[in-house]
Amino acid sequence: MNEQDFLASYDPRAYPAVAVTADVVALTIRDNALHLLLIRRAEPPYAGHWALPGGFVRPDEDLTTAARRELAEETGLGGDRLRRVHVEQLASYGAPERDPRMRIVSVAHLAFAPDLPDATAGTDADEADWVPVAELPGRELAFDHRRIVDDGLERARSKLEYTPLATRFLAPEFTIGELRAVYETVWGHPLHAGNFHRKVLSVPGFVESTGANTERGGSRGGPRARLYRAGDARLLHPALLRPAREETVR
Amino acid sequence: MNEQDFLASYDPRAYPAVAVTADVVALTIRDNALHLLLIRRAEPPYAGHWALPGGFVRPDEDLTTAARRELAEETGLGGDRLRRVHVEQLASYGAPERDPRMRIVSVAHLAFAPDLPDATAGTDADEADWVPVAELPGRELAFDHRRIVDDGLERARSKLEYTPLATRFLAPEFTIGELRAVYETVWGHPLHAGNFHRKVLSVPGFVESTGANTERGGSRGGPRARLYRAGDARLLHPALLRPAREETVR
DNA sequence: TCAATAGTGTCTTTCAGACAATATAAT
DNA sequence: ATTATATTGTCTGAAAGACACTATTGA
Repeated sequence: MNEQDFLASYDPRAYPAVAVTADVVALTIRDNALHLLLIRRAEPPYAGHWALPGGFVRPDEDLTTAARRELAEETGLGGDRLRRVHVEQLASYGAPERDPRMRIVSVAHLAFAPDLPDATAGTDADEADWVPVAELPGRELAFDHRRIVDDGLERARSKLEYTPLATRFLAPEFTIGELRAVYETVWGHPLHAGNFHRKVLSVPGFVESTGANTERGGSRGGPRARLYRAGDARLLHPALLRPAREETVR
Repeated sequence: MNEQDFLASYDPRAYPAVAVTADVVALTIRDNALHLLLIRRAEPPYAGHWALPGGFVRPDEDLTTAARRELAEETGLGGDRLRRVHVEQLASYGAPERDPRMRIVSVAHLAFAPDLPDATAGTDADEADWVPVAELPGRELAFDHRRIVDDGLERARSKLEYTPLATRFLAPEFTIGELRAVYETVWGHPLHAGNFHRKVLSVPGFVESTGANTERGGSRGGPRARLYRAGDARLLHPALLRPAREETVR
């Protein structure tokens, strides 16, 4: 250990400054398609590129608090609407060269939101928009945000398997069909309606009946569906596993 | 947004400095008990308290690289032995008051190690030791390290379910009985030997036979067991689920 | 010989998935 | 009437868990 390292082990200021940002992979479902909140950067580096919403963590803020604040700024959301958004930590990204300006460690978060109003650009962005995830392959994202988004999407797909968080994409009351649409959209697979229905009702605490029904049947006919709200389970047991994906296993 | 925040959104140096550390929840199995690597702090704050090994991330280091370095310093390990240790990111902890000196964001990592030699204290510790996890409730840990350890243990238990990482607690060649002992130790439950045996062999890519047998049977008798090494699966499918834990679900 | 462990066989229950059937409501 | 959707029923196969059994070896 050289002298600089020795000093630094006692005083981090002996090292060049590190900045910590909270970035958010915010997902919602619009028009039966998974959408991701992106901003268009106004300033270099990567000016004009699309990027994840985020910003520096403030001195008095917890990491998740910072993520929620950044999300609020870009969605123009507050109060009850924001409270219904699920935010959890995803992972931290800190490769030395990930930002050309200086050492920046990004604590990425993952958010599940019910269908929200259009986004509104914050201070450091020209534009903020919900972008269909299906259109992402064509867009170049700033920094290592592509990787972060990929990790977030995989985490989201996995979370639907063993937690009841799919309900966070929906209004407080929903039908089993709407819940199934969430799974189909996030997983990108059609699911068997009958089997899904029975499965959801058989998992303890996943959903609870409100006793009410929808006012109308589907737009193209069908009976009025029963309404449910999220139950008290935090984990699904047994889980709803994705259709086999032998390929991804090795 | 006030002026300070506005400036800070462009220049993080307008905020008080943040330091980033890499801490490690390193687990190993000794004498059929799960052990955690802890150091005894030499300097305030929390001088004399037990804490997780860790330290400041250096300018040229990736986060996981820093965690591996810290682990190497406290275990005196290098080369091949270190390479067989599994290290993954756990989560980041950044509550504003978690360190009384200054704002410190800790990127915690989780490590699975085969039985290693005794630990050797690094520069900022009086002592480093593998401590039985069962003895933790009696010890007060520094900072929010208790919470980090709890999160790490839960992650470890969960990882054994759907990944083949249990093999990382063992030598390159092992018996099914030794593998079962890992599961029993980490999960804290006895498992049925026969069912476990059949299950492990039925999961594609979990283990592969070496063709060889152990030299001797068990110390108290029994046949010589077949030897296996880790297979090429990165995920177990189907998973080995923990015995039902209805309690933890709500 | 006795006790412990490895490995296999069998049975029951649970659960996932395929498929069918019935009922209801919008057009 | 036709069509789409909700909901329930039935069957099959995979897999988990309980239990029993045999074979092998150290003490």
